[in-house]
Amino acid sequence: MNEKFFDLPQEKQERIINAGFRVFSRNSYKKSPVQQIADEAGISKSLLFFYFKNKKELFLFLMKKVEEITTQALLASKCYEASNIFDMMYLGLVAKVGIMKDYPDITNFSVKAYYDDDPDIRDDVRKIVQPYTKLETNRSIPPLDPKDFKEGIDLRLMYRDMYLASEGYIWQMSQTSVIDVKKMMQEYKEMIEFWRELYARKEDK
Amino acid sequence: MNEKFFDLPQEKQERIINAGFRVFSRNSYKKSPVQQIADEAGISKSLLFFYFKNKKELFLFLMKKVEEITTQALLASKCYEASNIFDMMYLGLVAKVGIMKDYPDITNFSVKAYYDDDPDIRDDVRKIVQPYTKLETNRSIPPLDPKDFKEGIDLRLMYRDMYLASEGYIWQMSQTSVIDVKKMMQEYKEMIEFWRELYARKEDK
DNA sequence: TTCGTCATTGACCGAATCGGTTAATACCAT
DNA sequence: ATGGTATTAACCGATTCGGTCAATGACGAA
Repeated sequence: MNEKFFDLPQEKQERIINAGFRVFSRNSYKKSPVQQIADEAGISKSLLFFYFKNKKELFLFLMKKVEEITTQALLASKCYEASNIFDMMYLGLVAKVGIMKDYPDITNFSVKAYYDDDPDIRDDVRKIVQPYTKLETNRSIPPLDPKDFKEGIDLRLMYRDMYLASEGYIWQMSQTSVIDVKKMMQEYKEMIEFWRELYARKEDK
Repeated sequence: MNEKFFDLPQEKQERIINAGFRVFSRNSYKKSPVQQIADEAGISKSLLFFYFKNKKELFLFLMKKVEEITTQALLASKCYEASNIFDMMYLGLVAKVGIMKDYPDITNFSVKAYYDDDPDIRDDVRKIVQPYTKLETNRSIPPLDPKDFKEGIDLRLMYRDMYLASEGYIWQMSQTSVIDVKKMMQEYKEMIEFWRELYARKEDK
């Protein structure tokens, strides 16, 4: 790709990236017209082909961009440093919501890209995504210390409950065109505190 | 449309319907080729145009089919007759999973169709979907009697928790190509019993 | 076998759309 | 004006699209 792309003002870069996410998330790779991406980005198709030598290069660039954006946001959220599962989940989802505010179609794009089996891109997508899926720590249960929680609680099911509800949250958000971030955040915060009250062992010093 | 479609053997009808769900769920209306639907259904494009006079008629037929399938399955599941919220949610999701076993792409199809804003179909889709969204009872909280649940539980948040987790379940299922119905059902059953133990007031006669 | 009926298809059409190229233009500092 | 850079309109050959229609196949009645 043409390195001059990175010299563009940040706002223009993001406009192009978001247009790519949007168009590729609504159609398969093959059926996504470069023309439409250019239109939604407010530039000409020719210019897009000036920065990216062809459709495939643009697509794979967007794939790598997803990884970059998410890992960076999760790191910045400090969710991995949280002292308990509730704070960890909250910080994690706040980070994801923040991402979706800036890149509304990033979730649908990555899901779509992952399951696209077009021979033109399939292998390259696997190659990019592989290291990312290996550290998929969310689905499997993280190490939890029983003494942090009320007695008689099945920690496996507790975590599954919270994980699935969080997934449901993100899914709902990804389906609505206009995202009310403030409200979503507030509602999830409520949810977390509800769980904390429900599951966590009360501290008595 | 040609009424002879309904004279076809059930299996062939479903093959065509599923092919339609599948193709339309992977691309926008305009970018979904009728040819591909015919291929996946194992018939010729000409025959498809014999039963449905054009692409739009086929699409709108599928839209109505979604409504028919879901309302019928939910009614048959007797989830509305359940005596408590836990059984109700369980029966409701069992019904939805059953649908997805027969029509794996129905969820993605209906979501996609709902948000497609192609002027060719937009207005007709709204017209079909409108009465269906009005009785959207799941998102809003159903009437719950506090004396059925443990004290101190915020019933609003309790329901939101269960609703979101169920959504997360369905979303996960709709994303995986091969659906292990048995396992999914079993896991959700576990989840329900976990909630019942957690939320429901113990009966002492 | 022959005929007639009806389901089904291959071949075809004009129009539209695709990814990609290129020569020309707009813009701007000197 | 000049030169260089960012950006585009116009264009290309190839492909794909929705839709049509004459031809084919299957099959039972005669």
